[in-house]
Amino acid sequence: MGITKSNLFSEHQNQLSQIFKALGHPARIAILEYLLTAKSCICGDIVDELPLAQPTISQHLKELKSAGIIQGTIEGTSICYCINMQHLEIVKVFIEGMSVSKIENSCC
Amino acid sequence: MGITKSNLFSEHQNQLSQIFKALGHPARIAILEYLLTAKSCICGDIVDELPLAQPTISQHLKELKSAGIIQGTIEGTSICYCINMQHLEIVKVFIEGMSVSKIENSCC
DNA sequence: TTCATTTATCGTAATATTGCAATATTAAAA
DNA sequence: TTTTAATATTGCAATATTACGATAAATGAA
Repeated sequence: MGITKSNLFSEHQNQLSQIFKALGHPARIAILEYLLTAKSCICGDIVDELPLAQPTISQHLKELKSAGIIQGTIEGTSICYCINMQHLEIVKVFIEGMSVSKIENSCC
Repeated sequence: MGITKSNLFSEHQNQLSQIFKALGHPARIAILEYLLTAKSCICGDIVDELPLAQPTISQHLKELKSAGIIQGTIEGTSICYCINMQHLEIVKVFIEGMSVSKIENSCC
């Protein structure tokens, strides 16, 4: 099928998995790492930095954006992309919660 | 194409995105949540709990396993699946690192 | 051995993702 | 207005993912 039965799962499960899915590609990790370390957050700089064609980068940026992980602000002719850390809070809570639960509830 | 050019990215970027990818499905999040909260970690109980067919669950378990997120131990006739929190440390570090970097380096 | 139970695998249909060339859009500069 | 530069969109080919029925494999029980 290739179609995810998201109606069968909770809002939280869908929300969380959607963010994880957006993070599930090396190019998108590379984009985020670039945004974190570089002084610039201009789209063109990302295109120059990554070893993929411009339309491909644009598509990856779109996916990160639609998952709420980054946001773009128009800056003259170019666009400045920045990380929306607030939206990643749900992920942080999940991962940190796992560490705790795992200790409390480990059978193997 | 549908094929990821992983050779163009770093080991770290590939490793990280692979784990995120495995977490990018609501059923797999549901499985992990079940393993964290339930006393049981028996495969059959997961199948009973989730609204998907047994072969589908088996496939999702396989993906979590091959990403190193869970591990299975034979327990008589059934199999006990458990979370391998150690393998998720890389994700924890990444997410926590983002919070810090973002504060230090925010332009928007 | 035969049967029942549990989990994995195979095969396949439907759909999604990845990547890019070509092209469109947008807005500043000349 | 025309040109230039920066991004986005379209269209498409190649491949991957999701889901499940049918079936296999493994193991304990009768």
